Amino acid sequence: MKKSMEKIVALAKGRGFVYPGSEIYGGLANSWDYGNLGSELKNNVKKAWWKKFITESPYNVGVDCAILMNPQTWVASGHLGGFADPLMDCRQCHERFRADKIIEDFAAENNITLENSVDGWSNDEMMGFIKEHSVPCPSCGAHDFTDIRQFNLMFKTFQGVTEDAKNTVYLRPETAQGIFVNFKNVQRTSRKKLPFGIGQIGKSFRNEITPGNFIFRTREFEQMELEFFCEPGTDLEWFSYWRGFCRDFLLSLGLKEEELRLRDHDPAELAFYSKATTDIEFLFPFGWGELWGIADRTDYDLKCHQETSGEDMSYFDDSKGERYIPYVIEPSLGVDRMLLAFLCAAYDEENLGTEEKPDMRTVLRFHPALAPVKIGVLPLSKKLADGAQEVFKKLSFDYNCEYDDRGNIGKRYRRQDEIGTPYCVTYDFDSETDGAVTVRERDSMQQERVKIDELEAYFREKFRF
RNA sequence: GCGAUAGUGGCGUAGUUGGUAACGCGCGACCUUGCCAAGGUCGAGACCGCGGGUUCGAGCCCCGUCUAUCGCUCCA
Repeated sequence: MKKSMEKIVALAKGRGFVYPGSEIYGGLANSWDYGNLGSELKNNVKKAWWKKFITESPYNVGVDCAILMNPQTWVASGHLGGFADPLMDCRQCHERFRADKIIEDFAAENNITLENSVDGWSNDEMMGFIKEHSVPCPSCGAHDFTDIRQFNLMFKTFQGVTEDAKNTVYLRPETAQGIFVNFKNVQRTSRKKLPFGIGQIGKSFRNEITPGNFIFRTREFEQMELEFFCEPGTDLEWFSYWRGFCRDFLLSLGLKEEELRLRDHDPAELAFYSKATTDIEFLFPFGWGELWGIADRTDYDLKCHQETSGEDMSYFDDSKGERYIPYVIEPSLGVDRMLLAFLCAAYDEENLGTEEKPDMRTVLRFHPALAPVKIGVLPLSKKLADGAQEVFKKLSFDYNCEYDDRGNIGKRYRRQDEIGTPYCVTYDFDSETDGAVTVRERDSMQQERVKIDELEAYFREKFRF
C-alpha cells in the first residue's frame, strides 16, 4: 500500500478533516480550515497532550497567554532583531538569496577569514562586503543584486485605531515568551518548587517565506509548548528525561518505532542560545519532517527578560539557600503538524476481496483517544430508529457518536472505517427482544453481542487510557 | 518571492476546427434488502477559479489576478 499526500489530502477534504481556507473567495495561500471531523481530531490531539503533560504530570501546570504582547518582549527574545532574514534578489535571474549566507559561502570558497560571524553584521556591512569583493550571484554569476530587505517573520499590526509606529504590536511567533514573562507569577500562585514546568497550547504566527506541504508548515499554526525549569547542572538530565517522555507519548498514541527518529543537532547546527537540541522526526509521505523540538535553552530566556525588563527573574531555592536563574528545557511541537503525522500514520488501505476481485476499504487506524468519532450507532433498518436512537442518546452523553441509517449496513461500516471510528454499535431486530446490540471493532472487524444496559460500562473500559 | 505546470458539479474526469456543458463515483428521496460499499426508480448539484479583452458568439484565443503542485529558501 502506498501512502501518498494526494490521497490523504483528498480524504481530509472529502470527509471534513481539513478544507482549504476561504475557498469561496479563491482561497488564501497556505491557510486551512478544520472541518467537522478535523476539529474533533485536533481537540483530541490537544487533549491528549494536555492530559499527559499537564493534568497527569506531578511537575507541570498550564497557562493560556495573550497572543499580543508588549513589543519589549520581542526585543528581549531577539525576535525583533534576529528573526529577520536579510534577503536580496538577483536582478538578472530573479533568484532570492540570504545575504549572510552568500557572504559566508563566498568567504569559505575564497579562503577569506571573517573576523566575526556574519550574523552580527548590519545590512550596510553586508552590502559593503558584497560590493568590495564583487560577490557574484551563486546562480547566474551576475553582479546585480537589489538592496537587502529585512523580512521580519513576525506579523505586524496596530493596537488602537491609529496606525503609527508607536502602537505597533506583533502576533506572537511562539507561545514560549508568554510563559517566560509569567514565570514569577506562575511560580508564586502555583507554589511550585523547582523543578517544575509551565505548558501552553495556543496559536502562533510566522510569516514564513515558503510554507507548504499541506498543514505541515503554515503561517498561522498552533503550538503545544512546555517550558520546564530546573536547577542549572541538572538540565542535561532533564533534557534526556523529556526527550524520552515525548517519544513514549508518541508511541503510546500509535506512531510506530520505524516512523520516528531522534536527531541530535551537532554543535554547529545549534541555535546560539541552546546547549543541546533533539528533533523527533516523523516519516511523512514526503520524507522525514520535524515533529518535536526538544531544546536545552539554559537560562538564556529568563536572563534576557531580566536584562530587558529590569525585573529579577531568579528563583530562591530554599533547600539550598541559594538564588539562581533556572535553566529551561523546552519540548515544543506544532499541533497541526502532529495531527498530520497521526493522519498519515493512521491511513491504510486494505483489500478484503481477492487479487482478481478486489474489495478495498480505506481505514484510518486512529488510536481511540484521537478518533474524531468514537462510536457509530447504526440501526440495521430504519424501522428500528426508536431503539437505536435510545442507544445513541445514552452513548453520546460520554462520547462523540454518529448516528447513521442511510444505505445498507456494510456501506455504513465502510464509512465509519474511513473516518477512523473505532467502534460501531448495530441495533438489529433481535435487539427489540433481547435488549442487546452488536459491537463491531474497526481493525479486527470482530463482532460482539453486548447488553444495552452494559454498554456504558463496556465502553468505559474500552476508552480508558 | 522567483521559475515551470495546472484550475470544468463534493471528488475524479470528457469536452471535437470557439456556437451557452457530458460521464463515473459520491450525495438525497422512495422501494427492496437486513451484519460488511447488492439492485431498482426518481432527484439535487457546475454559468467551466476570478476579472477584463478579442469575437455576432469563448470552457476552449489573449492579458491580468488568485490558488495549487514541483524546484530555490526556511522551520514548530
